[in-house]
Amino acid sequence: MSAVKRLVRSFFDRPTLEVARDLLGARLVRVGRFAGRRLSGIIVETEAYIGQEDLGCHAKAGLTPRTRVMFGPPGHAYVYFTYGMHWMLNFVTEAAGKPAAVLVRGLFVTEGASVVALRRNGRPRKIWTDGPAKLCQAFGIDKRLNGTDLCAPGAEVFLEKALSLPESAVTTGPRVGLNNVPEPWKSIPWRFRVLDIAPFLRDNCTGEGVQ
DNA sequence: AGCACGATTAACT
DNA sequence: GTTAATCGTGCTC
Repeated sequence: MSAVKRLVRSFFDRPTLEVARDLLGARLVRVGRFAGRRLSGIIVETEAYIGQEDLGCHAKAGLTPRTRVMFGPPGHAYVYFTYGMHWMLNFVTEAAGKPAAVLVRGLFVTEGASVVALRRNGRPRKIWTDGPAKLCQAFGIDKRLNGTDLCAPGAEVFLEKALSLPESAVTTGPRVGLNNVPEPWKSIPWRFRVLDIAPFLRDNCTGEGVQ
């Protein structure tokens, strides 16, 4: 076992597009529930939301109770609710006062498969965590984790270095679900995806049921 | 009033 | 196997 490295505050205190790109291949870890089981997954899809001028970003509404966390210091979890039933997990980036964050849209589950299978109601692995609300359901992420300091000891959600992915493994495109957002924000390629994580997975999976 | 979505269903190939 | 359409749900401003 090599030493595990947590992502530190300076990782998040950078331009949001760099953070969104570099989060691909990082490991999202959830602890503190599920009878002490650790859940984790490799991040395979992200989107960047940057500043009040980005009309796809919640911060366009200014500083409100909802967007407060995004205006705060980097390295914190911004968890919000939408569509009457879904939670979304974001990581705050850039210096305090500049509202920006990265939305986590996809994971490959690497620990806690049995817990995730139950939480996802026995659905196929393929659709466990392939959407921002699905991964929150799978990992038990909701408003209780809003504002969590990802860099603090004892955090219930945090990030670890895991895989280093070459540019050839990454693709970009427009963000999802901004149907009524004007250009250029609607089409700006601030979505980052791993084309296929499988070739990069070796000893990064533990726990039952992982091939 | 309007949503940064997901589950389900229906209609394809 | 895939894509397209529908709509529930409750928080936000």
